[in-house]
Amino acid sequence: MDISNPRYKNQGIHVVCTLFTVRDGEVKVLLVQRSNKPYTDKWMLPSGAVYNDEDCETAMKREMIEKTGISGIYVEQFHTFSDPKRSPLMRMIAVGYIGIVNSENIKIKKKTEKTQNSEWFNLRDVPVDLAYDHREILLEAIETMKRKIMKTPIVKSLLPKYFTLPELQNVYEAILNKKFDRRNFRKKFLQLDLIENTGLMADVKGHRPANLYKFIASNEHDVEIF
Amino acid sequence: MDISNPRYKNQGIHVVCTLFTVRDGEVKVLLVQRSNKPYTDKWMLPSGAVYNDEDCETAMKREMIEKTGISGIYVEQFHTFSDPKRSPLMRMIAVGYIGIVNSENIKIKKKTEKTQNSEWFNLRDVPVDLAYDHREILLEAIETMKRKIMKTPIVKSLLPKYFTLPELQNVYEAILNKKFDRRNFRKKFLQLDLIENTGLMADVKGHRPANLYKFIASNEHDVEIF
DNA sequence: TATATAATGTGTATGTAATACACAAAGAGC
DNA sequence: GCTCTTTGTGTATTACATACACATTATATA
Repeated sequence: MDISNPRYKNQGIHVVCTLFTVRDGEVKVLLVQRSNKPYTDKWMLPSGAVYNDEDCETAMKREMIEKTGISGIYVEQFHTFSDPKRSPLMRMIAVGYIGIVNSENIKIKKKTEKTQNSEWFNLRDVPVDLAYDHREILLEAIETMKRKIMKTPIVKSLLPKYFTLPELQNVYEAILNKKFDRRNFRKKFLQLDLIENTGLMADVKGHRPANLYKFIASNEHDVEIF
Repeated sequence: MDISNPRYKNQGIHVVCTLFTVRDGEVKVLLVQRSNKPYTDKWMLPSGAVYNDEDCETAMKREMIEKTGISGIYVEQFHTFSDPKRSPLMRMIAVGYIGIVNSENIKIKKKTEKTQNSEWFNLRDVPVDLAYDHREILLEAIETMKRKIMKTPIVKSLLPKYFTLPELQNVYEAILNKKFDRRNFRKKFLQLDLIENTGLMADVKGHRPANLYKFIASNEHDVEIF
């Protein structure tokens, strides 16, 4: 590649992460609010430039730590966005990732060098005018997540170590926006041999406590779930 | 993005296409042989740089025409490769596409500005030392293609307008490297309502001729096939 | 302490799709 | 007209998906 040719020069590479969590039976996505131009004050998906000496997944994880303080998330690349007009300043492609995390014990950074705020948004509360093409990216990420959750046990990254079957079912219902019959859900999930009953009981008040389950450690391969 | 920062400068964006076809019951992939450094004389997947003013899919199609003469192929993005060491000269990411084409009536360019040869390779005959990380890209492309062919009717791009059910079955068997029972294959495929019998007969000698089918025009949506 | 409340846990019957399997029919060549 | 080669077809069995209702466990309160 002849880098003296101006048609190739100064192309930027960004990574962008759509990080999902489920709380109170609702799917949420993490957005940050910009401080700088362009799109000052607009909300966006956490994203940032990739350095010359790192791969995109490394950049993604570094960026998430810098902008949100979140580390150790499960991420998966899903699509690269390359419309030459997607950024107003210069040519900039974005390698898109979906991430999924258990947000219970996570504190997110509110303010960083380039952001003035960060927040978990219910999907229906996401502002329509996200910065750049992030609305389009978010919509594709949601579709990808729905497909993923049906084909692979990624919910593992979303749940605490011990969880109840009703909690598990709530996660599926929230992400797929669809109800399941309790008996059929349990039957199907248990026969996948992904989780096992710990014998422990959830600590709740006011009604019958549920059994606590955990994922079976050995099982790392993909399984068709729904 | 501060482009005066040397950590961002001069990053290149490439597209790379793994183009599949099926002939004589064998899956084949299109490779081109390099003329220039680095990797002089090595075989590689057709690939090239993305201009500042085009998106990756456009670049992909332009590149395929320039390097192979093939136009109008069905392509789909599957993964972006970004190891900073994947190219020895400079930082260069590659946006990977799979393509699928009916190669029957296609003439491929043998020699171009940067290539000295091009050829359809049976998968088992692909040289082990492809240029760059193209072996890795090819392996991922094969996996993606297997998944795709089971979930979407992309074989449509691979077959002539009229085809027989045995031909269709051969394509699936070649790509998935797996045999199907004829009766069950036909039953399953026909009940998807993707193809219809034209009433015409294939023109063969020496045995019973097969019925010719065609894809039903209306049906453009994805369907789970296997 | 008896009763109401709110959630969890469980089994069976029915329909639908996947699989396994064998023989007749069509055309070409001799 | 006999052989060869490949196409075309139906049924029985099994596994999986779906639909559906009542008893159990704990807390709260009357």
